[in-house]
Amino acid sequence: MDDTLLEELNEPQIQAVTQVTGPVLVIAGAGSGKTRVITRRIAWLIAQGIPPWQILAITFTNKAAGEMRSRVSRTLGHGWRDFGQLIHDAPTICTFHSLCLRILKHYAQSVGLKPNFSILDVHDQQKLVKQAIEACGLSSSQFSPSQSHGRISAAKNKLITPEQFAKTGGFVEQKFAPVYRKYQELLSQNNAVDFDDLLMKTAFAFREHPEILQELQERFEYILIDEYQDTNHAQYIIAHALAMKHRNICVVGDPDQSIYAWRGADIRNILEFEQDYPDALVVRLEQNYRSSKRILAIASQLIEKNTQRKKKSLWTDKPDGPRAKVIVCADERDEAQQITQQLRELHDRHQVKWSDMAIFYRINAMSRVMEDSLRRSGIPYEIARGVEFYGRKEIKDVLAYLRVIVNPLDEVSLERIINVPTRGIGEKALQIMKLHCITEGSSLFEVMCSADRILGISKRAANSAVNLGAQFMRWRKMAGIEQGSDVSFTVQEIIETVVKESGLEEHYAKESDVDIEGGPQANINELINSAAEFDEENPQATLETYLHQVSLVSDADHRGREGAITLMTLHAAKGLEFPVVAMIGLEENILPHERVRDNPEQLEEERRLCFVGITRAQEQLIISWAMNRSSRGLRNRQMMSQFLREMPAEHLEIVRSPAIGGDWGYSSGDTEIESAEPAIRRGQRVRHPAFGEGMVVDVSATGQHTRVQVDFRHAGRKTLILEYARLTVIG
DNA sequence: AGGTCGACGTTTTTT
DNA sequence: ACGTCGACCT
Repeated sequence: MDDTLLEELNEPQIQAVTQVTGPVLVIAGAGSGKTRVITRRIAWLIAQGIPPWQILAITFTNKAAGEMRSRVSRTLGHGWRDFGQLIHDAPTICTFHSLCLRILKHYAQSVGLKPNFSILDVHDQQKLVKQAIEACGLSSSQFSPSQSHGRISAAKNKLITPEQFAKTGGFVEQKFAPVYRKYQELLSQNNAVDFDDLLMKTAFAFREHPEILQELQERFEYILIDEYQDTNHAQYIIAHALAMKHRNICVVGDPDQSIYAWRGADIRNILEFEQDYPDALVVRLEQNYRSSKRILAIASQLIEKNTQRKKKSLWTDKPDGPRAKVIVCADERDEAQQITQQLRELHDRHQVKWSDMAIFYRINAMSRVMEDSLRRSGIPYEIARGVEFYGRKEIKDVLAYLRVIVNPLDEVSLERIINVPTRGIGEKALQIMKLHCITEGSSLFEVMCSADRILGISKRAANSAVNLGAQFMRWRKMAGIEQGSDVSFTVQEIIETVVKESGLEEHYAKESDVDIEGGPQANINELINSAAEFDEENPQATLETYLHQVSLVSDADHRGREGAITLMTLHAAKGLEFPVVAMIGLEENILPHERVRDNPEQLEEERRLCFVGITRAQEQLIISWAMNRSSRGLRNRQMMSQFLREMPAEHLEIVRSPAIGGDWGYSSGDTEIESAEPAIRRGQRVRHPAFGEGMVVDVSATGQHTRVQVDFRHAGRKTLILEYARLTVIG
């Protein structure tokens, strides 16, 4: 027996690692060595003689899966390769989505899918939703595509079909159900699925094809699920269906770090695990190995304000550490400067490496000002998941070409690139071709290939279309999809050829004459590089595999550029740790976000988000908030976040930025932090001499005037200048 | 056909 | 401040 696997583990950790059979619930507090436990547990199972391929470990992100995979093989001295197929002899370590993808591909025929289906990204999904709305004769002003998409997504995560949606819902649902149905129809016409379909179709496959489920149940005797607090209903069903036979299911999570309820995560999954498995072994990991005593105290006191919570007390052996610095700033630019200055000092005077620091914010938009400041100051930084790499226009263009090569039925992609670069196939020609599709019952791709036989299309357009079709057929041969080529090309070679022959290369060369860093050309080159890496790691991979893999990765795994500060959203920060953490924008309506104002449950989620941020810090925590902040062009007065008020003052050191000056009407000597509170607040009821009674929806200061937006009970929503409008406060 | 310009509504967090 | 949409110009 290999005792080194239990080295440096505490008592509860050993329990979690060695309880091989039966259900296990591990409540893993922040920084309690969770990843170590999971890795060791997988290694332990294998050391017990369990065949690796019987082990299934599910993580929340691809990045986490990759890390875990390499840690496990390092622990065991193995060099497994995971080719993204269902069948291989390594343990399966992946996300729910990629597990479902593998399952759906493997059983494609029985499930009624062609294995070359496209996976649409959010943007394309919304485009299709919009089409569905229009096809149902509803105005897209009534149902915005993004909102509608959200509704559909939420339904899918709860495994609600369009039919059930119509049956169980109220008036709005009745009206909306056809859109959902139509959307599903469009997806299937495109031979495409969305993210949520991966889960839903898998869950339904288990229900409708017991033989599939049985096969998988027998295969995966040992199941482990990380970040269990963030699983949604579909994932819950999938996990428990798989585990039903052997009941060797180990789930790991922390209810205090549940931050994805907004996308369907159901915290009850973890809270009720013991009811699902009354014989479960429950292990609590409460010793924190990450943060100083002060940081832990701040986090603990904050999270205790949540009422919906299982009590848990984290403790640590670490030293007290310094107090957390709270910087009150004049505005967001000042804030960025203050943070930059603080971090530079840590770097220059205390030799802290840039890569040991991170800056967290609530919303992506807040990174801009911070970036500017860092850039001006010459500090290297890297944004984890900023504008998603695969979301960039030029990248999407290239991928759209590839998707059409693999899946000619993918009209979302075909429409995207049919005239990019412009080749004379305009709106009109496209409309005629689409009409033809309907009358002939054939696909746009087929129609395009024989566009010269359609009346009403200009010679030029028809020629281009036919040529493009022929071009695609050549590429399909090259990719080994169509018969005719006996040489096999790598994904990299295919992409390079397509970029050249499609004219995209020239197209983007024209748009920007120089190779700008982060410009279209540079990005395409980066894509080609990453494809080369993919080829190397997956020697026998096809273009189809490549596309599927790429669809599930939101970011071109920037594996933390060496020597750079990391910037990211609080959500992206989960699971990471840094010696120095700066959290910016601790203001009402930012953190907590304005959209959660009146919802106590969502407010608690925001508090957890704040908790997650704090607990990423090992030694030093810096927090800032700004008295003014501009958003959508308007300058708003900000109030300090209630969360800041909830933190223990004795562990905070409050600093006022010199930029505030003394002329803000607040005594500057105050150690207590005060907020710049306008006289009239959101949510306040007011009366107007002409408009009657209403509720203040928004207050913003621009220049000399304060604008208030008021929702009047009878007169509707009005924007007023506070100084002129004679508003009286009610109550 | 297609490109450009101005208006408009709109922005949380992610697989 | 960003992307989409419609109108107008090349």
